[in-house]
Amino acid sequence: METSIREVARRAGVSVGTVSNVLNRPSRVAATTRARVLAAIDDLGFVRNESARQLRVGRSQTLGLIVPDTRNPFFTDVARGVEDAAAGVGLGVLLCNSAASPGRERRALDLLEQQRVRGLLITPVGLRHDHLARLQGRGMGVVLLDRRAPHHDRCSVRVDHEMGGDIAVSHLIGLGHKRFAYASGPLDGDACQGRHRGALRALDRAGLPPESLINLVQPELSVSSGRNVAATLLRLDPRPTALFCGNDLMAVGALHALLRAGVRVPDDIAIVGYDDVELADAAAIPLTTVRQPRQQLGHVATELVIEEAGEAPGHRHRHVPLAPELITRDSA
Amino acid sequence: METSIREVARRAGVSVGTVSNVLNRPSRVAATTRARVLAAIDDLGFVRNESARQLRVGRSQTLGLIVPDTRNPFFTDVARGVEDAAAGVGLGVLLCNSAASPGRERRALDLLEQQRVRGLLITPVGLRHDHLARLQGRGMGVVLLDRRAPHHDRCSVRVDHEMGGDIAVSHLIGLGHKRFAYASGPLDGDACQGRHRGALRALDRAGLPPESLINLVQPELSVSSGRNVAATLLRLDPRPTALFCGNDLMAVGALHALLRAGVRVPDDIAIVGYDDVELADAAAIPLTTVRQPRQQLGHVATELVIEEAGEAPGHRHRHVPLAPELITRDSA
DNA sequence: CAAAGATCATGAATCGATTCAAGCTAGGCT
DNA sequence: AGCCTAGCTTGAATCGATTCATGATCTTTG
Repeated sequence: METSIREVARRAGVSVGTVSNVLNRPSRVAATTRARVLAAIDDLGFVRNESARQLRVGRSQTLGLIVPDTRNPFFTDVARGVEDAAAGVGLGVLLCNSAASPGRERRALDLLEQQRVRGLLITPVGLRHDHLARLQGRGMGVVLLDRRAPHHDRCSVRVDHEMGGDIAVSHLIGLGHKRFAYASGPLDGDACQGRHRGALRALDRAGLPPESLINLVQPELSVSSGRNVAATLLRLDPRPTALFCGNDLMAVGALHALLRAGVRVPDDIAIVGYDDVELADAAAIPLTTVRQPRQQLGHVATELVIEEAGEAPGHRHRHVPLAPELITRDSA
Repeated sequence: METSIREVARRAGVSVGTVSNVLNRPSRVAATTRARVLAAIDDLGFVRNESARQLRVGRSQTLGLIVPDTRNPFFTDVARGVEDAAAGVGLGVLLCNSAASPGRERRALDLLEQQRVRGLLITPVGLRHDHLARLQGRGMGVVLLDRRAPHHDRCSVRVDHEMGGDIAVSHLIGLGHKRFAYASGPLDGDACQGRHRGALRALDRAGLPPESLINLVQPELSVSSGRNVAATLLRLDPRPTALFCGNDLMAVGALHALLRAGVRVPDDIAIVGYDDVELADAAAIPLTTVRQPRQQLGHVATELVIEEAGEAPGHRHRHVPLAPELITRDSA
């Protein structure tokens, strides 16, 4: 049927055990024998059957990664970090897209479980926590991405949203602004609220009252929401002189709408975005924004999951917060 | 060790064959037995070992997808199309990133081959064609993405670049323009040259001479290249009144630089981009652009690879070109 | 020179799910 | 009663790589 280790052995005139040793512990095989086996492998075009190997050794050489949106640059960068870190220790990555649907998430999880992946990196969208606990019970490492584990029963890695809000508003304060607006997205996740708390913290530290920041909550983090924010801003009196946005899409929407209305940026209104997407640098006025260490997030999470899945004795679950960074361009 | 089909069988008081039947051909098992087995599966938290299954049946339930850049929205959308189409027929997708490096591509390929994936979808970056032919010889389906197979020995799916250039320039001609510029990217792939040919075809059909289109070749398809194009354009006399760009990044760079120089868009200069990235709609003047059917590309490619990998008798290799679409916004 | 190591090679047993020829049972038919 | 069929169930054989106790050969050493 398929060219197996057995035929390689026959062709090289050795036993299957020797062929296996050439593949896995080459140093235990005499040089001449090894050469003969390698030649046979080449002649026959033999490729090791990973299923058989996995069946025997009991676990796979892969990690599973489930993200809620493969098209979101945030997660593609995280995935990149995971891939690099995994490749560094000889592991592959099975990338699944839950598309923010609990049904697809569930199916992806089943798939990964059937494949016996060593560890799971996931941004859960509709998952009962006892389900994840069950997986951990079977020795599969589990790390939460961009979420914080509710108790200390699991590792998690997340960017520190509060710090992000803090550095953005601190920057604006440093430029001399006194009246601020915050364009928030939906309040369901912790991201927008955390940034809000950080913004207030920065004001407090500078001795400014909380009322100096107007909170404009929008139903979504989109360009058109940004345009709406601009419209609202134009009607305010006194008008804020600094705008901090929940993400770059909103910031760019607001920026372009303000420019069209004749507002000068950053002179009349300064703007800070969030995420540092490609868009930010391409805006009419290149956008000052907060960059999240996305690739690093994937990297750190991968190290944690490998530590947890391995038999590393002293593993303690922990939450790792990562620090975002201000990217200063022209808009503030 | 691991809860296997054997323990499920013991617990339900049936044979392993029956458990396997419940899993794979439920209709062959009496309803009461089936219920008993399912209960046992549930009690024990049994999850089928995919490696063992694969080893036995000889082939996996997955397709392999190798793209040169996981962060490029083009490929994330293609991947989305592949995932959806594959999920529709019960297949999983192993997504690999070659990062445009032949070494990584090679390693990804080995991984997929070891996993015995049923088919391979790939945008090759440094692959000898006989290598792919070898895979096909083993019964693995192979389909080229966004590339054209040089001979008729393989299936391929690609967006028709020539048509894209044609519809973009035809649109500009329809608006009454007579003097054009084409901002091309590097000429290594076929994409930018194809679009150029399409542009010339449109001119020819409208009875305009080829000299009415100035070709500005740039070293990369980036925002800053777009700014350079704008600078060049401003020095030209007579100045073209219509600009067609190799992609949206360039178009946006040019657009914003022109606006800043006081040029009115689309009145003084009309602009058409290419790709319809998120950016296009977010530009200061929302960008008219050419959208490639990216998800559909993945979908069609998946159907082809499944057809080729299955024992469908009448499979003929073919090249499928897909038609791009003009998205009209404000810039032209 | 004999004994003790050191170095390699061997091949049967094993992992867990699937398959399929063979066996069993209940019910229908003559 | 005897025979047949349809419907279920059984369990040994199988897929291919790994493992490890065992054996074979060669080297070193007292």
